[in-house]
Amino acid sequence: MLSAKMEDYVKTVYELQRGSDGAVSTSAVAERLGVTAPTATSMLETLAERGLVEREKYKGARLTREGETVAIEVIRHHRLLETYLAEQLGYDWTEVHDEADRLEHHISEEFEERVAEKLGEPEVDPHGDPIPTETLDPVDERRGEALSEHGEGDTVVVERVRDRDPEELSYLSEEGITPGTRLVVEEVAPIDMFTVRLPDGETVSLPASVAEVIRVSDPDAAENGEPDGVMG
Amino acid sequence: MLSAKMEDYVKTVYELQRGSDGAVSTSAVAERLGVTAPTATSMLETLAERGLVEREKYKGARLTREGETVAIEVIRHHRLLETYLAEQLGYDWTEVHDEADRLEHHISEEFEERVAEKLGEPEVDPHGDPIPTETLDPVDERRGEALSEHGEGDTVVVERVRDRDPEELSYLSEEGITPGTRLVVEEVAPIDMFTVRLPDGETVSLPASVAEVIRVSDPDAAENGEPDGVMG
DNA sequence: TTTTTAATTTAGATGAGTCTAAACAATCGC
DNA sequence: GCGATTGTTTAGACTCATCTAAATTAAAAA
Repeated sequence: MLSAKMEDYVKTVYELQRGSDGAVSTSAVAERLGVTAPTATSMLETLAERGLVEREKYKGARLTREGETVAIEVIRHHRLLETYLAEQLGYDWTEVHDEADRLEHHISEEFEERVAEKLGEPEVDPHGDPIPTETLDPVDERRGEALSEHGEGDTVVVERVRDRDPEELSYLSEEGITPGTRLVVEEVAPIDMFTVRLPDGETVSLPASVAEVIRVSDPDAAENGEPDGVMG
Repeated sequence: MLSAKMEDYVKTVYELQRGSDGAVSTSAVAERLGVTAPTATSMLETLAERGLVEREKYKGARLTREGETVAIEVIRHHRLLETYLAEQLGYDWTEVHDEADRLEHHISEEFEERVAEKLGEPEVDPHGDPIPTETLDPVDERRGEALSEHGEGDTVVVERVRDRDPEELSYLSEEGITPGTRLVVEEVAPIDMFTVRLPDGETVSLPASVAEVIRVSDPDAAENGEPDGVMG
């Protein structure tokens, strides 16, 4: 059995790998988990012994197949729980993260299955993030481009809002920026400040760091984009 | 913050106190939690330092007021979770225990409240055990007498079936003994073997140790027994 | 290329929760 | 009432996840 701590490290490596491809640095893991670098080093060593990551000294770590499987399972738990908390228990989607972060390590497979069934096998969580099954298709995980990649005049639809900081999420939610919202990029200031217009005409300004967190898609693109022509 | 382990010890002391009044022995705690006696000694010492139990060397431990508050909170979590798993997620009442035992230490107050609300502030869990609010009335906690206290010819109604061993629970459930079942005590053999007759005419034999676990009441007694005449 | 800086790892310590073996206290049987 | 049995505590060690301080390596600057 894997400890909750280990699951957290594996999940973190997974998320950082997705962010910027390649190997993940010790300090990135440490920072993300709020521990010191030596702690991360030693945990990553343990993970390597268990065959969950591959490491080269001073270079960084990347998940093995097995590690990826674990990460995906944890992320599935997390996103199912978020969905459940929001849909069944009336949580606001901006406040589900912490609860899910704790519970994800303690629910059984039985629980996972029953929740998934009760929710009708959902494919995305309240943030718009895909809920993996056995294999989380990396393409799917990367779905949407960062809002920060867009320029003035672009019209986009919010696909996902990453759930890092609850305050950030709350703010965006209050301003009306949630999955499904249509945005027009009004202005991209040279200080990396984005101004977008909402359907109701209101405008919101965001620093690039926040615009990074908002993943959007072309409003004309097929919602459930089968990559290439398997007709349905 | 109290660790999950500590919560487990406090809960265990509470449950053992309820069983047989007075101080709780180190070995009883150890056995219940599947640890060795020295481990229990040292944990109970820690609990005493934190003011959750009172101890006299070689005598045993009893909860302080504060310890009792903690125990009741944990038990509330446990029983709410059991109820939730059974009612909302379709678990059988014989299999809710383990899941609740893990999750009880990791849910927030927010979660507790939302679950309670969703369930309509239930007063008993699927085993028939009362779900405490802030204060678990000890009288209520002791509601029902042990089936083993009854003699031949007595007719009783099952109030609660304690959730110690899932196998035991499964067995009783299959035989038709669940909260609400009416039983007639057919025979009390001198080997401490109880035979009861169910409403459908079937009879079931049980050792006294199991009959202990089944709490029953007089079928004529008021269901929601207001102790003394507050008319409704 | 050499030096400086930044990141990473090693070394050693700590606290929590557990264990085994041994010492000690309480109780039970005669 | 005293020895034998049982239960409890002490002593000492171990693992896990963490820390700080120091050493080492890699990368960036000069």
